Amino acid sequence: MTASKGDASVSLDAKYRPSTESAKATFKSILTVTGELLSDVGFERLSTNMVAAKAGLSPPALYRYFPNKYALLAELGRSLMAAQDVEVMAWHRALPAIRPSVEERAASHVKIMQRNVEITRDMPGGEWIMRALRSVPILQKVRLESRDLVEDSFYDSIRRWYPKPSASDFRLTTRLAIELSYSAIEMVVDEPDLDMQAVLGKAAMMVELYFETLI
Amino acid sequence: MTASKGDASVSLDAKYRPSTESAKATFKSILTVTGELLSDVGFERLSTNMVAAKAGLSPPALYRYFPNKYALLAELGRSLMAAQDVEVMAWHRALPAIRPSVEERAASHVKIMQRNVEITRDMPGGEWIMRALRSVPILQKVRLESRDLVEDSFYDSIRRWYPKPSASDFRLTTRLAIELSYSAIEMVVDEPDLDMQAVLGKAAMMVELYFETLI
DNA sequence: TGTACATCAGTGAACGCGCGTTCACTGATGTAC
DNA sequence: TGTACATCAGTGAACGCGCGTTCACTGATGTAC
Repeated sequence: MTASKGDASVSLDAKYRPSTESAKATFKSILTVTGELLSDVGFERLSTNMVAAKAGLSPPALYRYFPNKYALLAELGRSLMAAQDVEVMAWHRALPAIRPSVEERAASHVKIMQRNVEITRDMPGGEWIMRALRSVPILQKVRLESRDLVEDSFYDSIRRWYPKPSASDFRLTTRLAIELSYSAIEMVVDEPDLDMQAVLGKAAMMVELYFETLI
Repeated sequence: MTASKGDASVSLDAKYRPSTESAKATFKSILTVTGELLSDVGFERLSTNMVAAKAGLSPPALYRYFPNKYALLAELGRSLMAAQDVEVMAWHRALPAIRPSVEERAASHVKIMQRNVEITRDMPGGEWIMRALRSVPILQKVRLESRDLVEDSFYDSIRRWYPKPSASDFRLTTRLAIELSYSAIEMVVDEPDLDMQAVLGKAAMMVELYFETLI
């Protein structure tokens, strides 16, 4: 992955947190509108002026809350990642001490993937936010941070089921399992006509059948 | 997937094929430079003026060969997809009539994935071309066309090994298998520090173990 | 083999546009006494 | 409870810039006779 020039100079944090109720509504509507515009035009054609106009604001009003265009995308990205991470890590914590059967694990795996599909679908522009996290250089670290967090959590919570593989090998396995799970999730989000249960069920079985070989 | 506005009005074809040798070199160098710039700045900041300057040309020289910026990306995208498809489909044709063992299939699967990694790495900006194919609305159809082609070919060449599942179910399986394979390929291309053999080996095993359940 | 002409490759200079962003400001709301 | 003042939310108008793209052109190369 090659870093793009000048990344360091761009702040991605929201600049000013609104204090009054009406300002909070403005803040939220800027983000909602951004998500909607992502769905309409993709992030390449998204512009701050466009967002402000659709939110019924003048451009400087937007700059009151966000220092630049990327801060908007980063805020959406962080909130999508956070929403997913919360659910996924709660799922990890709830895993039993003793390893369930392949079928049981796959069923549980499907459930959490399905939940992630819902979360992504419910967020305006969710699929575009996912793409931006991969394709906009300065946003990549937002995604990587979330991924590292989830990987650590997953590793820690299922290592007890598979003590045999070496730490580094098992780490790679959990990493790949997560990457492929998200890939299946993105596939379902991108193509709503697909049979979600079938796709996620197959993906979960692939992963869990592999884990079965580690016993 | 939501289509972006105004897509139809943009032609993606290279406009003028060079005739003389020196013009062919110019044409090629425009594409090479575009790939290099993709690696440096990502496609969001890529501009036609930038490409022309880096190729040592004036902007109108670029427009002699490509009608617009997206035609550049599309040309690169098509050539990456074509290079991959050729290899993958040759692999399909070479598959034996009788189903090999899981291990044999996985080993063969790893080989073709590895070949795709090489192809992508050898093309300047390869990883960014892959991202652009997913993230730039008007390029998505380039990727989808290639994917459909590969799916049909894969389905046709391994259906004989797994006659039991229904056509629609088996189609979904081959589709997911391909999607996850590319996902593993992208993972390796994105992160060159990973142990490629290990990642691809695990991904192949996941897929092939699932196929094993279809017998 | 030399010349006349057609085609091709590429340039210099500029265009209008929308971008991200800022300045100086106004009116509304909240707070202290 | 009323007033004075501070803070907050948002505006109107504009900026410089680089973008994608085009126009009218020049010089180099290829071809016919």
